[in-house]
Order: sequence, then C-alpha cells, then structure tokens
Amino acid sequence: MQPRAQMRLTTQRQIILEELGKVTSHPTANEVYDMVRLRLPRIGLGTVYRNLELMADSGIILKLEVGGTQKRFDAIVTPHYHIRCAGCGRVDDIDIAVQEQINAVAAEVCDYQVFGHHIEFSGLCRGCREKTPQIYRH
Amino acid sequence: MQPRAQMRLTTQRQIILEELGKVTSHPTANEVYDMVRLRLPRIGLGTVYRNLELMADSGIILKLEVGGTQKRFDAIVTPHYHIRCAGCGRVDDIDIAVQEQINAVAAEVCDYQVFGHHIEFSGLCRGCREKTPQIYRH
DNA sequence: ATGGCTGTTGATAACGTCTCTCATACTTAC
DNA sequence: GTAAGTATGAGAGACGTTATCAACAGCCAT
Repeated sequence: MQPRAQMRLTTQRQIILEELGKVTSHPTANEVYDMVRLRLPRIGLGTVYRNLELMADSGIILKLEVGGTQKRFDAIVTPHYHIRCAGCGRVDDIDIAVQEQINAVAAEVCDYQVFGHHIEFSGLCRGCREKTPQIYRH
Repeated sequence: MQPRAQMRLTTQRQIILEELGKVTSHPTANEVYDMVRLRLPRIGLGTVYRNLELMADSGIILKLEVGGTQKRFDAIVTPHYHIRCAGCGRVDDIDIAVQEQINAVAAEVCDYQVFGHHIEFSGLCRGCREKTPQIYRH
C-alpha cells in the first residue's frame, strides 16, 4: 500500500465527507450509506466502505474501533474519548482532557512501541434509562 | 433473561474455564475452541461461544470488546488495561494503575449513567517490529 | 430404577458486517 | 483523440457470531 499517487475528489467522496461532517453522532458505515443515499441514490455500499477506509487511512476522518460489532466513523480527527451506551450502542464524545502522558507510562511496562491510546467509557444513555427496566449487557 | 434457575457445571464448561485460565493471552472464541478441542474433540463451536457468553454475563470471565474484528476473553476479571498490536492484533495486559476517578469526571460531562471505562493502547509488539518494514493500519 | 422435567449439546443454517472481484465508466496526461 | 490509470456499482464471498432444533444428560419425585 504505497502512498497513493493521487486520490481523486469524486462526487461520491465529497458527499460522504459532507454527510459525515453534518452529524455529531458516530455513524456506522451503514448509517453513512443511508445518509449518502438520500443524495446519491445509486451509490454502492462497497463504495462507501472503500472510501471511508481510504479517508481513515489518509487521516481525513477517524475510524473508531470501539466495542460492539460495527466500526464507526467520525469527522473530528482531534483526539478525544468516547462513551458507548450498553443499551443501544450509540457512541458520544466525552469532553475531558486527553492524557498524553500515559502513553509513556504504558511504554515502560510492556515491550511495545506505543502509538497512542483510547478511553472508552460505558454506561447507559438517557433514552435507555427511561425505558422500562431491562437487562443490559455490559 | 431471569437470574438463571440453575446453571450446570458441565464437562464442557469446566474445560473451557480451565483452558482459558491456563493462558495469559486473551484468546478469541476460535482460539478457545482450538484449545478445548484438544481435550474434547467433539465439542461444537456454538457451545464454546454460548458458554463464553454465559460466563461473561455472570461475571466469571471477562469479555474484551477491544478494537479489531473479534471479541476476546480473559480469565482475569479484576480491572486492568490492554494494548493491542496494530500489526498482528495480539492483546497484552498493561499493568498501570486503574483510574477509578475518571468515571466520575466523565459522568459530569455527559448525560449517561457511567458504569466504567477501559483504556486500550495501540502499538507494535516486538515480533512485528522485527519484521521487515510493512504498512500497519492503525 | 423409572419417568418426566429441564438445561445442554452438537450440527447446521442463518445472519450482519465487511471485503473482494470485475466489467464498465470516468479522468488525466499526452 | 487515445491510452493509462483510477473509481464506480453490483454482486459474490469471507468472516465472526448467533439462532434453531432434535437428541441427550442430569436431577428430582415417586
């Protein structure tokens, strides 16, 4: 995977980027697909996956590999933490200070070249709390 | 999902638990399946998944929903953090102090009932560093 | 010990997410 | 305009996981 000779800004890419930028949620690829399809009804799911992956690789967007079965994407690339609802799976930003220094601490206790870290909180969002009591898997 | 009337300690469950306890890695369901199959060749993959899930629900083991495509399991249930190799996907423990207090900090900045948090570092393990330079996806 | 109840298993099908393949279409450089 | 390179949409396929279901095993009351 060489640094891409040229990456064209196609209509599809532009609209995917625009739609992702519009929302503050952290949509899954399928949710992006649904949003984009309203403006580009003939776009293929593969195109959405392909381009989200490409943009994440080149740093234009952020790919969130949080728990749960699906990857999520974020137009905001500055480091920040997240919380995931154990009930419905939605992901929200947590606006607390990023602790850069713990990378160095971690590097001391393991034989890894440490790139970075991510904190994922888990909890129950308002919507899920208001539902009738249910069992939520942690 | 009622509190289980009774959960039998079957041979299968016992062996899954034993094998998981033997390793310090954080095996995927498939890896557990492979380990268990050496002693119980006729066990089904579904049984392994079913019981890992059940044991995780009842708190006997820990289910790690880290990045990557697969869930991983851990016989050690006391809270601790992890690092995942961006090259090969292996997961190791990071033995640094667990920061209980940040749950409260997080709870202040969002509308969630916060249960807990997990820190996942990412980096490159020794084995992957020693290989010839390659592109590693973050 | 027998029969019935219930939890459990193994085999397999089904599922959701994601990736690959490939013929066609579009861009760009010449 | 033509050739080379890049991107697309459609569909097939891979992968990890979950659901279904008939057969089985453990426990209890009789």
